[in-house]
Amino acid sequence: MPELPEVETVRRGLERHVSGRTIASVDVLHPRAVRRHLAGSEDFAAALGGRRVGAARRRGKYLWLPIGSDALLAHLGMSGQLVVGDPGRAIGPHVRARFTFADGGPDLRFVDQRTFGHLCLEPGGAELPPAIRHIAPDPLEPAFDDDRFAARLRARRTGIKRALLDQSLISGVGNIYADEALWRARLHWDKGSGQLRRQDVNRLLAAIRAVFADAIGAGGTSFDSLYVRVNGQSGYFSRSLAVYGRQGEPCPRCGTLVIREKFMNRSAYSCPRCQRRPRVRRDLA
DNA sequence: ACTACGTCCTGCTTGC
DNA sequence: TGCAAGCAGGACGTAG
Repeated sequence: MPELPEVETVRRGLERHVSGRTIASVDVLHPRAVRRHLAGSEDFAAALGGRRVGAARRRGKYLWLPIGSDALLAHLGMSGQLVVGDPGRAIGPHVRARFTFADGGPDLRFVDQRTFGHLCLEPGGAELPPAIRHIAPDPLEPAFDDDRFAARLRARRTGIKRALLDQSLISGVGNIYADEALWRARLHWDKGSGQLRRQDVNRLLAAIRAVFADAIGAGGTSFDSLYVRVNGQSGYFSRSLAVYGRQGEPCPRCGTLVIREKFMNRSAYSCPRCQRRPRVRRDLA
């Protein structure tokens, strides 16, 4: 699933293969892909034709291509890919939008099986698209304020994993890297955010940044063909995951078997020895 | 402002 | 074998 490292990998691919080129035409093949562009598919396509793409940017799991003072904003959802390739190749069943370029070179395709992802044009959004102003900076940005994050996190009355998935508190963390960072920081996912000491927060932030850096270095995580790099190659980080998706396998640190627990109709993976369930119930803390 | 939950979507896996 | 239920889950709208 695309989280910050995967989106950053895609951003780098777009920077290399799309930035600086001029869009010739846009085809929206599924209207749901531009559902957040309220003016509709035709307006979306017409507004982008003939315009030059600037340097790709990213905040958290969102990425955007500046176009003049505007922005083409993208979110990959669960299964979205941005793929660059030979414009003559066959158009597969999950291609939701296609961009051709004035130079006649490789085209750009937004492919998304589960259609949770979307594209939209954000007028005046080159610097920061209005649609994502409510999202907090991600921990790899200079704008991220560790002190502010620590204060807001400790003021919350919820479990720490739930807080990490709240993009208005910290952006870029999803289910996979939340579990991996919590494992690295030796914190249980349901520990009360209000019970964290400042040194716990520091250790957690360091763990998030480290796992992000490792994953970006590996080109992102991929479990299947749903996520691929912008040039079609899969990432290689999945083999480095310590706990996510590995219930019943030994913890890489202590050998205890990794467990999977229900969490928000989803899953939380952890090592029951390295990450002790908090003694005090967080709702009583 | 904060917290929790249901919803959107498709394809693969599991269970009877 | 067939079919239904379960599962994956990011972000948003709504309710409290």
